[in-house]
Amino acid sequence: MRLSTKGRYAVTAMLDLALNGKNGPVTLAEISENQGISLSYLEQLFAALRNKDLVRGVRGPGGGYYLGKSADEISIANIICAVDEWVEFTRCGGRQNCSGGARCLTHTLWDDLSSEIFNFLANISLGDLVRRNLGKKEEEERPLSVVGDSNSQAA
Amino acid sequence: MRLSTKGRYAVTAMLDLALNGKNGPVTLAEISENQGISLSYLEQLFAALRNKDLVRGVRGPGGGYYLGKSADEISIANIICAVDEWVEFTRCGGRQNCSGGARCLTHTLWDDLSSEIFNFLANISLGDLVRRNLGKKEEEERPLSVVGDSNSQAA
DNA sequence: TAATTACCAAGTGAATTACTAGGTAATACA
DNA sequence: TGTATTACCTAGTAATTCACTTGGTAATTA
Repeated sequence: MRLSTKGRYAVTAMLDLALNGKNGPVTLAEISENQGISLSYLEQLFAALRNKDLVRGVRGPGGGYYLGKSADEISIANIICAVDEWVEFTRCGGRQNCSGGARCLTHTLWDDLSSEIFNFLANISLGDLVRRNLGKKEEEERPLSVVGDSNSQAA
Repeated sequence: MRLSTKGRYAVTAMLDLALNGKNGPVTLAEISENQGISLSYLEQLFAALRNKDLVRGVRGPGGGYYLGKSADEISIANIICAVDEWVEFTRCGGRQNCSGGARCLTHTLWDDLSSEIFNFLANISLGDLVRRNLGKKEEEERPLSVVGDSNSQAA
């Protein structure tokens, strides 16, 4: 699975939409302001999100974007797939002449990893993130319990 | 964690080295031939691997590359970190002015994912892959049991 | 001394990223 | 009806990365 900053931008923008879209549509100009992403780049991202029905645009004054479905029905994987396409790590579908060699071994490895990442992201919805944020606001400034092991440089 | 084709090339090359390096050093020319990677690109990758002591070069006729340590001591994460650098998904180390907003929420998400991927790859060694290959060779042409759920397009 | 190998530096076309510029189309409101 | 506001669309661009090519130098073997 492709994991680029582009996908991160899209997730961030969608989360902004989920958090601020309770009382009407959110304009790209607002998201641009909030998240520091250029308006035109957002337009491109949202064109892709619209194609997958993850958002719904409303034109004219007072317009903007709504989520295309409920936040609980939108997984992070959905969002990333929409903007990044789903690039297969391996290109031989097992059929090629690389069986048994180092090449196909890494193919299997990458397939497994790809599933791992996908499952992780498919099991987290926008709704989950929103609730995580509410929890954070409730406990005021106290930090969330985060993953303990820092994965800094394996030197 | 950065997951590019570059890292995949490196893993593939290292695996080739582990599989064929039993009876002496393996030349980059051989790996280039086996894996279809250009010689000079391999040289660049191996310069990075050498810096992390993952491989050891021997010059002159009959020279080539050895693994820098035993295959069991080299994790896939080690290899990828060597050639891809470890790019943090988040840039604010938690300290920035994005706490509570959509931006920091996705930061936490990406940190978690990063750990997930790292742990997956850190728990697989080159030795594991080699043994997986031997197992494959033993059962001749019968395919390995692979991950069941295909993660093809979430449409 | 010559061949072979690692090792090193610079440059390149293609792709991607994040962005700018410059539009058109639909809608709300005066 | 006209104007502002928003989404929507197309093209182009500087910076970066990828995978590679070119053209070397350094160490070792025979």
